[in-house]
Amino acid sequence: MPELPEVETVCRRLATCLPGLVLDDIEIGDPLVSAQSGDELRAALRGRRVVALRRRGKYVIIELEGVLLVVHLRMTGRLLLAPDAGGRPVRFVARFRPATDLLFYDTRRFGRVWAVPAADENRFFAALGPEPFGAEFTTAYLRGALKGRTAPLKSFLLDQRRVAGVGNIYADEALFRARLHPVLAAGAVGPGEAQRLHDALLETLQLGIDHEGASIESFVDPAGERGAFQEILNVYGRVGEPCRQCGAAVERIELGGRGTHFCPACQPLPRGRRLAAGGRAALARRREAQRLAGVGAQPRPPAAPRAGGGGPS
DNA sequence: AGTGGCTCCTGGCGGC
DNA sequence: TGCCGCCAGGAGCCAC
Repeated sequence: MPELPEVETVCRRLATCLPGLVLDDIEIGDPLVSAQSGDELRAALRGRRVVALRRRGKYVIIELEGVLLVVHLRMTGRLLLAPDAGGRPVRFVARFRPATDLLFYDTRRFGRVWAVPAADENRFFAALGPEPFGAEFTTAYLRGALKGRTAPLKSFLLDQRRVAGVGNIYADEALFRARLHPVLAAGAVGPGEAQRLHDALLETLQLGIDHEGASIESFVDPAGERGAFQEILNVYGRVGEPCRQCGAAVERIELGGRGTHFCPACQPLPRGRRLAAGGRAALARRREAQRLAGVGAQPRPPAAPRAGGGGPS
């Protein structure tokens, strides 16, 4: 899933070849990819020169003279500098002069593209929170944003209005690095913990960028290269595997409809901490699932009908 | 206003 | 072997 580090990787790769080229044509292969028609996109973009490549949150911004070609990869979107489609359906193609085609593939068809007048950039991104690496994203900002929130910490991190660019993988990894449990109520995070979370977010995202992203599903950069961050993940996608720090089995719960991975030993939930309502429910669901699966139960105790020990609740 | 559930979409996988 | 049903999840929408 392309998040900030993957999108940054895409932008850096495109920045080596697109600036200076002139957009010659746009072809829409899947109407779902844009609310704007092919004609509208062409009218807005054709004949304009690429000035720069930028990123805002998880959005790729191809900055042309006076207008932005904005792409969101969502789940499975891929921008490739490829000579041909290789048989896969192409959602859109941007053709540049001289002789450079940028192809957009997207298996699940969630990805979107927009032509945005440069003057409307702020309005277009108005709902996005600060950039993690921007001057605005300080520990003080994070403390203020967390204050009073009752949602789980994990859900808070996924909310693009609070901080832009964090997705499921980097949220789980940052919480592990900060040694914070994902079901803690966001507003219950103390000042020292907010500092840890702030630092952990930046370190985790930077590590992702350094490794050119995580190639978990289908992510590859525009040259078709895979990232390497998936090789050093601490918790994401490692359910049941030993924590790299302490050896405890990594656990998984579902929070806000998203798979959430954590180490129960490195990210403990001290008694008395305020949990998010959704977090409590998630932990209860996991306990129930474990009970049904017989996890933790000793190999079939003969006839002893549910002796109370460590029982439900 | 904040929270959380539902929806979109399809390849891949587990189960029967 | 083949088919069915479920799962993954970013972000927008909606109900409470």
